[in-house]
Amino acid sequence: MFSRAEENYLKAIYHLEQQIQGEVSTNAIAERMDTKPSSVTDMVQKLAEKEVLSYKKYKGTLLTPNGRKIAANVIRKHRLWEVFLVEKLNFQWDEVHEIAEQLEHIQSDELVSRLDRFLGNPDFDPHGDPIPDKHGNVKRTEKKLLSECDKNQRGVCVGVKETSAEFLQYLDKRKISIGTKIKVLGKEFFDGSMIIQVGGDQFFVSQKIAENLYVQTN
Amino acid sequence: MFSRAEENYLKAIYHLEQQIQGEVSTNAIAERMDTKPSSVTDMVQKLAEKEVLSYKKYKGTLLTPNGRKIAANVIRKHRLWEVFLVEKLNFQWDEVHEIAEQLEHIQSDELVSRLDRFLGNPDFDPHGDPIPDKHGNVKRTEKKLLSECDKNQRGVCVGVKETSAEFLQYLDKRKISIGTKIKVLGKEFFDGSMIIQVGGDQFFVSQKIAENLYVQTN
DNA sequence: TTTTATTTTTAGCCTTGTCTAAATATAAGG
DNA sequence: CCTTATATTTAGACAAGGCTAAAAATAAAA
Ligand SMILES: [Mn+2]
Ligand SMILES: [Mn+2]
Ligand SMILES: [Mn+2]
Ligand SMILES: [Mn+2]
Repeated sequence: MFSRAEENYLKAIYHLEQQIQGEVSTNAIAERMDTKPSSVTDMVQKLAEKEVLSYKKYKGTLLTPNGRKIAANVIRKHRLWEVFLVEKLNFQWDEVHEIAEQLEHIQSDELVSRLDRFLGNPDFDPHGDPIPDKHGNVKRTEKKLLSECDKNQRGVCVGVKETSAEFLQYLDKRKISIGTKIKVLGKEFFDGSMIIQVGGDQFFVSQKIAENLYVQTN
Repeated sequence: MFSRAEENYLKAIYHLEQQIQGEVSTNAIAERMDTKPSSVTDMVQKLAEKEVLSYKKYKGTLLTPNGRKIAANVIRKHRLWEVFLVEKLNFQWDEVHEIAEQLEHIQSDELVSRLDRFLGNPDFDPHGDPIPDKHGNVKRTEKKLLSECDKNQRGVCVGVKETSAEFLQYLDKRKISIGTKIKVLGKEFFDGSMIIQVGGDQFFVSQKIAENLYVQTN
């Protein structure tokens, strides 16, 4: 078994591995976990003992297949609980992350399996992120940032990069959620801002917005 | 805020206070929590500092009103989650306790409030135990043990004293659950055994069974 | 009322997970 | 290639929560 702290480290390293493709540095983990690098060194050495990651001094770490599976399972639980909170308890999508951070550590495979079924075996969480299956496999979809779209391109919102309540509430205000159709009406190359069409409305979005919204175009 | 360990102590002391009416001894807490008395002394002194219980050396402890409220809230969460597991995820009533032991520590008043509503504001958990309200008040019902019933008396099963999986599964086998009507057909004073009627069936129950089943007669 | 048994507390130690301060490796600049 | 800057690790400490062994208080017996 892995403690709550260990699970959180594995999850953080899993996410960092995807972002930066390759060894994850001690400082990167410390920053993400909001702890000190010295604490990370300690924990990473312990996790290496447990064979869930490989570690060489000063060289960074990489999850082992087993470590990756454990991390994916924590993420699976996090996202399933988020679906539960939004779909069944009617939370807003910007309110669920903190609670899911707690629920993701509940240990019971049977519970996860039944929860999954109860929710209708969802593929994505309320933020558009894919839910790993019980073996830790993730169905990756080709998505890109709205900022990478060209003028006149159409897409469907499939996720967010930034997940702060402020950003999610901004999207709510503009009636943008997972599944919303978006068309790029114009793009300003100087500052990366865009004019987009959403339903009947058309409005301006800054580059900061466009860089944090994932769309699927095809 | 109270840690998971602190919450578990408060809950244990709350339950012991009800059983033994009065100060709870260090040894009693240790036995219930499956820890050593010395550990209990440490924790009880810390909780006295936090004003959730009163403690005088060698004299035992009593919860303060605030401590009682905190304990009742943990129990509220435990029992609400048990209802969720049985009613929504179709667990058997003998399978839910361990998982609820974990879920009872999830911290979010909003979550509890929404869960309560989602479940239809239940008054009792799957074992017939009352669910405290958000202020920590418990609706006590007059119930008695089946063993205290006389011949020809009728009652409705409203709860169990023992909650082991073995006992609950025994009841399942005999088609006895919360709400089941029971009639005492005969009672053997020598060994406390009974013949009871449940639905169409009538069968023998030992004193041990009769002493662990609560019924409401009126 | 002594003596013995039981309960409770204290003292000291351990593990987990964190921190700060200091030491050491690696990276970057000149 | 040498020197400074940055990243990383080590050493030592601490708080939470547990344990064992010993001491002290209380309860029970003689
Ligand atoms: Mn989340
Ligand atoms: Mn999410
Ligand atoms: Mn229970
Ligand atoms: Mn119960």
